[in-house]
Amino acid sequence: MDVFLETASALNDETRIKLLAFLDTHGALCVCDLQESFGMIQSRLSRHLKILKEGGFLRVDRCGTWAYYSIRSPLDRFRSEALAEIRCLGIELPPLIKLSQTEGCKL
Amino acid sequence: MDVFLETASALNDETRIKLLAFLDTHGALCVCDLQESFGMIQSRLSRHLKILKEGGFLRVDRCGTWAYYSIRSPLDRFRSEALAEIRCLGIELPPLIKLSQTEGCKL
DNA sequence: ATAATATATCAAGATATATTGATTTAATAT
DNA sequence: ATATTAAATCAATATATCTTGATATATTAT
Repeated sequence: MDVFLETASALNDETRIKLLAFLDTHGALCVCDLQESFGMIQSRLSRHLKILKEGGFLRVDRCGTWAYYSIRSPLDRFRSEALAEIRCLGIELPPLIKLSQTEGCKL
Repeated sequence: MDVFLETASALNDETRIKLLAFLDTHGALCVCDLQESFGMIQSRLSRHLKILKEGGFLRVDRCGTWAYYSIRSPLDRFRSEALAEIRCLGIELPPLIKLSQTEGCKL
């Protein structure tokens, strides 16, 4: 019950839906990339990413200082249906501004 | 986007999850039945049922004064996956105390 | 070591959602 | 018409969630 609610409430926020769509489109990105692309401060994105991770949607690959977030694979049925539904929405996404590849760690 | 969020936020409440499981198990019930079974006041249940209806999970059949709520059929893929997930939770449900059949309208 | 960068966490205030009791609407019965 | 019952809505409060700026942790570079 709690686990399901964790997953369900992860879907209950516009920013998080957009983050899922963005990561689904662009693959693994770190917080600084999202920060630039979404124009949101780091702590806000970090918090939302944590909730998406706890909800079972994301995997995190640490690479030194960088944390790369991407859609977890394979997703279970409910989560992948949720993602499919999100794809169908055709959400308008901000342009990707990728800082992480210009310096330091390359995934 | 808004439609999806409406559906997602419908799932973001313990009472509503239980209501879905209860209606899934017992079929069409009206608010007074749920009120007795769940031991919650009518306005609270009415509000949750409205949210579940707006989220696309429920149908309502009016029969005079009574409003019978049941799981909408067919559910689309995301919603039926959500319901399948809820079934898997094996939520402990309160006993069904059905008032609506003892008087007035029979569905 | 110190400095710089990336990320995570915390505490506060702001915002949104849920609950309650009262009121309203609507159908039925007397 | 009046009374009764079922359900929906409203306004106030309680509770939960989000956002922000500050701080903490952790890795890398100098």
